[in-house]
Amino acid sequence: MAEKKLLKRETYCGSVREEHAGRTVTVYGWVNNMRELGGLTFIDLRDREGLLQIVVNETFADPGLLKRIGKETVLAVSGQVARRTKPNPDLPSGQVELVAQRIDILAVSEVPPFVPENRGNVSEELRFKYRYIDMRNLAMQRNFKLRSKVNLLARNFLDHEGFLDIETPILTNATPEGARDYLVPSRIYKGKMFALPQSPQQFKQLLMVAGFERYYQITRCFRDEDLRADRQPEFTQIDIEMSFSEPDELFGIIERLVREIFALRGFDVTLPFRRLSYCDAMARYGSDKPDLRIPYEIEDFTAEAASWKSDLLDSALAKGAKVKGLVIPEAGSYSRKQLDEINETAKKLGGKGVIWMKKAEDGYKSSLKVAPDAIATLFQKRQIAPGSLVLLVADSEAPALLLTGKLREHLGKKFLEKNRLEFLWVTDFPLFFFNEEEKRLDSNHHPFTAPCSEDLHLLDSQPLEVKAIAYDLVLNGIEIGGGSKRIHDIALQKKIFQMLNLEEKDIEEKFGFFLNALKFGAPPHLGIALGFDRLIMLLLGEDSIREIIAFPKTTSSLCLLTGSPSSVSQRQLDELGIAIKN
RNA sequence: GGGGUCGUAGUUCAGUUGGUUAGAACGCAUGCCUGUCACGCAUGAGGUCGCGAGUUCGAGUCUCGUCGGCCCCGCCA
Repeated sequence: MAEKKLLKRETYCGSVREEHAGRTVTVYGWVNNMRELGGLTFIDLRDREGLLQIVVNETFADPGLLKRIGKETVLAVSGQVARRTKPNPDLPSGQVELVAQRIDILAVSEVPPFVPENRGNVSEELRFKYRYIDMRNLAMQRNFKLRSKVNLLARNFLDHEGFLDIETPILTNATPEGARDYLVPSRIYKGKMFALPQSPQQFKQLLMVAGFERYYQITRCFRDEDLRADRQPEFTQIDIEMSFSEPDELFGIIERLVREIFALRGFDVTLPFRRLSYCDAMARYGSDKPDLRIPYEIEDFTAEAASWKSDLLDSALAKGAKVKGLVIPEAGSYSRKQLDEINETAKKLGGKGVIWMKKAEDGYKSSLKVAPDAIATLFQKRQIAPGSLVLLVADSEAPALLLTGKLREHLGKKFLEKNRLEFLWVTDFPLFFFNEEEKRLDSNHHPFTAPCSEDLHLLDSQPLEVKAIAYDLVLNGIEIGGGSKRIHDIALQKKIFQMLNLEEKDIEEKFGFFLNALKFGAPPHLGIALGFDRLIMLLLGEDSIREIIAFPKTTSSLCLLTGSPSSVSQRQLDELGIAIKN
């Protein structure tokens, strides 16, 4: 059979408008729905741009053809565009319709397990298995179109700023620090492994040593850790590195980039973004990625608490506890049951519980045995609105702040407006934290992060007090980026490795090539990586990163479409010199 | 690794105290219908109650295990 050539498409279904009226066009698409009214049939034909109503009336030569058409059948339809006598205002193409003169069935479809239009009412499990049907949905098509646009915008923007797109290896070395690696066995060197990059960190730093000065890459990263609504084992980041610069300049570039990205959906992002040191973020929000849309902050009640004559609090205070609290607007009316639930939540979050205080109709009430007068005084002195709920947590400072911070986010959900954007730079992270499990220092960011120069003298005496030149970009409580100024001095880099308790042998084996590069004129440099998927998710107001990744994995790291990961043949294993245990 | 929650027709769900033949809506099939756009009307087909074991005279329902989806904690330099 001779190959039948397709006609050139002049217009998409979803793009047909009044100006096409009278013209003869050919469109291609999938049958979204069909309505048969006896001698008259309507077909909603769908392509990536939208729907177009096709009319099949008595002028159509082959009505028997309709019997072979069902949902998701792929058609080519030629005919004349006509103005509708009764337009459909719900459809962008609703002023017109296409009167079919010729219909070709290009592909048939079995009855689909669900129709794209109805994806919102179908389990995610089924949508993943038939992801290609799921993505026919016009909202999904919009998501991926926007994702593509953002990608292009970022490239153009960064190119314009003098950044070069340079690719780095996907097959690279396992890293001793950080997340679990995905390993790839080497066939030629049996027993040795490549690892997929958790980020191109060392390569981009080497590109700075190589003198490119400004690098970017929109690239895949891999981390073998458990998944969440905003976490996938492979994800994309906009990776950026630049030489001879300071954070202020980088912040400016990122802010303008983010502003342009959000303008694609009509957001007017005000610059510059707010900045908060890690210390302040923890003190005020109990989180290093606070959602600033929530209208209340953590307050310190330690001084007042000392005067309440509560045995419970007094014994805690004697041990050096702090009393941290929240004043939550409009929560004073919570029922006893709701307050008990908050207490349960606090316990689930790892706390001992919370104390609540409120003003009821018959006076001040509290879950703590304390004189009502004391509460009244507190409400007056702090000018707490009568409808508010006061929640208190007594514990050592750090855990008290963490718990209060979690409660702040948990109880603040009703204040979250989807179309409000609160960007925030969190800066001055501690360089190290103490790894309780392994009883050693660990990098907060990564071991290439530069300490603040004014804290250098504390490295030996009080390493936990040393601040790093490290920063995170936070949007509405979600970390969308992070970076740091890097160490470009070999002596300092060696010292940091040693402080992290890395064996001399490991340093040499894992980072020898990198330390070597620092010997040959490494310029001062800094960088950042933006989580591309999270950015798109927030841009689109989606709640899950899976909505904007074409073929995502489930929360247990499976691909329901392809069935990966899967077994491999004995021959493949033999070639790699690998034996599977059990 | 831990906690929560869900799994019944193609889909979304209901299913009483453990009790006869497991229901509804949508979808699907067939027929009728010339202005529908959630078309309408009529008729019909469609079930390994995720899987396995146990308790019981009897299990969709109770117990244990297991597989899978989602959310959270840990983890994510």
